[in-house]
Amino acid sequence: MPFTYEYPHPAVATDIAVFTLRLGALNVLLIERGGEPYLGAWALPGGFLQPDEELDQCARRELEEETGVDAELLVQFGNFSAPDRDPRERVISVAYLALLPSDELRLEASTDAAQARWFPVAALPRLAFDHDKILARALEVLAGRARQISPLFALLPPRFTLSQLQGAYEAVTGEEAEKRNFRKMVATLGCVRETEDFAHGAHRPARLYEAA
Amino acid sequence: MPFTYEYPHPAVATDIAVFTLRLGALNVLLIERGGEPYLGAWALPGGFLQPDEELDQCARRELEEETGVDAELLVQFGNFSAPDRDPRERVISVAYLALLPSDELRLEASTDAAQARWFPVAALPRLAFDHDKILARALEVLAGRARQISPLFALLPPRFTLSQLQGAYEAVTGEEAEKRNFRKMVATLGCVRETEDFAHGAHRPARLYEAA
DNA sequence: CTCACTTAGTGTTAATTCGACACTTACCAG
DNA sequence: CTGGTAAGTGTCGAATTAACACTAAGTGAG
Repeated sequence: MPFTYEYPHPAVATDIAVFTLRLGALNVLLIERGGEPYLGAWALPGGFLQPDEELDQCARRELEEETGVDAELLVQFGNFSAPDRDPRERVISVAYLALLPSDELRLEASTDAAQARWFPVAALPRLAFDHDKILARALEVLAGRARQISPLFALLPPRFTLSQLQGAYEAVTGEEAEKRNFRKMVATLGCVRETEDFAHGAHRPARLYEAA
Repeated sequence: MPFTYEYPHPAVATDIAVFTLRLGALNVLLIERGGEPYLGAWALPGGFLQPDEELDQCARRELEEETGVDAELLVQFGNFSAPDRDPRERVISVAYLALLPSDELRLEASTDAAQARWFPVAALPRLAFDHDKILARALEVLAGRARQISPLFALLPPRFTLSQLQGAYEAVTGEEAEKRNFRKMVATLGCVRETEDFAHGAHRPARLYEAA
C-alpha cells in the first residue's frame, strides 16, 4: 500500500436519530428536505464534518443548529458507507443516537430544512437516502441500551415518577414490564434516588425520583 | 447549513485490531511502520478507503493485503476522529476488530511495513498515532462479545475441544471460568455440535466439537 | 506390564434471582 | 362521603446460577 493517498477523499457527515416521548409513544425527529436530492422527502437531521471538529462535536453541533437543543445522550452507533448512498458525491455517514426529554420540543426552523416534525416510530414516512436503514439500526441500539435504565433518564424530566420511567422503558423496548418487578429491578440497579416530593395528578400522588 | 459542502474532505481509513491466540495468550498483530510519521513505530494494520468500496470491504481488503488472511469475524466498533491524530492530514479512522485461528499465522511482508509481528496484549510496545486508544477499546469490545461464545470460534480451528474453547474464553475475557459451569453454559447456548472424533494428546483424548 | 500422572468428563445441592400473582393506600372529583 | 383510579408494597414457586468432588481414559516412565 503506497504511503501517500492518491484517491479522492469522501465527504464525511453525521446523521442523528433524535428520539423523544410524546403521549407515551416513541417519536423520532425528521426534517423535510428543502433541496435536491430527495426534495420534500423526510430525513434525519445531520450534516457535514467541519475541519478541526471531532465527529461527536459535529453531531452535537448539527443537532443544536437544526433543532435548538443540546442532547444528553449522544451515542455513535455505526457507519454507513455505500458508495452510492448519496447521488451528489460519496458521503460516509457516521450515525448517532440522541435522546431528548419530552417537554423540550422547541423545534427551530433550520435554514435548509423546510420544516422539522416529530413522527411516531410506528408511523414513519418514506425517508431520503438510506435513512430508513440508519433509523432501523438506531431503534435496535436504543432498545438494547434501555435495558440498563439509566439512558432513559435523558427522555424524562430531571425528576420523574417510577411510572414515567416504566412508561419510557416500555415505549423504547416495545415490551411490557410488570410493575413490581420493574421497581425491584430499578431498586437493585440503584440508579435512582428518591426525593421528598410528589407529583400531584388526578389520583394518588406519586413519589418523584431523580438520577442517582 | 448550506446545501453544498465547501469544506475540505478528510481522508477516511480503516484500522484493524487483529487478534489470535498464541500459547493460550491473546495476541494482537502489529506492523512496524516503514515510513514517516512514526517511522519504526508499531501500529495496527489498516489503510485508506478506496472509491467504490464500502468500509467493511476496505477493512477486509487491507487485512488481506497486509497479512494474507481472510478474517472470520470483522466488526466495526468505533470511529476515531481527533483532527490532529495524523500529522500528515486529517484522517478519520474507522476501527475494526478481527479474529484469526491460532494456526493461521502466515504473516506476509507487506509493501509499506518493515515487518509484521504478534504481540501479547499483556506486553505491548508503544504504538503510533492514537492506536493505543483504538486497541484499548478493541479489547473491551472483544471481551464483551466473547460472552456469547460463538465469536470465539474464529480464534479456534474448525474442530476444537471444550478445553480449548474455555481457554479462548478465559484469554479474551481475562476471567477464569469453572469447568463444569462453562460446559453447561455452552450446552445451554447450543452453539456447538459434538463430532465423533477425538483429539489425541498426552493424556485422555478430548472430544472434538464444531460450530453448530 | 503396571503404576503414576495428567487431563477429560460428569451430577448434585444450596443460594440466588426472576417472574407471576393480589391487595391496600391515598388522593381527586362528583 | 363515596367511588374511581393510579400508587405502592410482599410472597411464593420456578428457574438459574455458583460452588462443590469424584471417576474415566490415555501416556510415559520405570
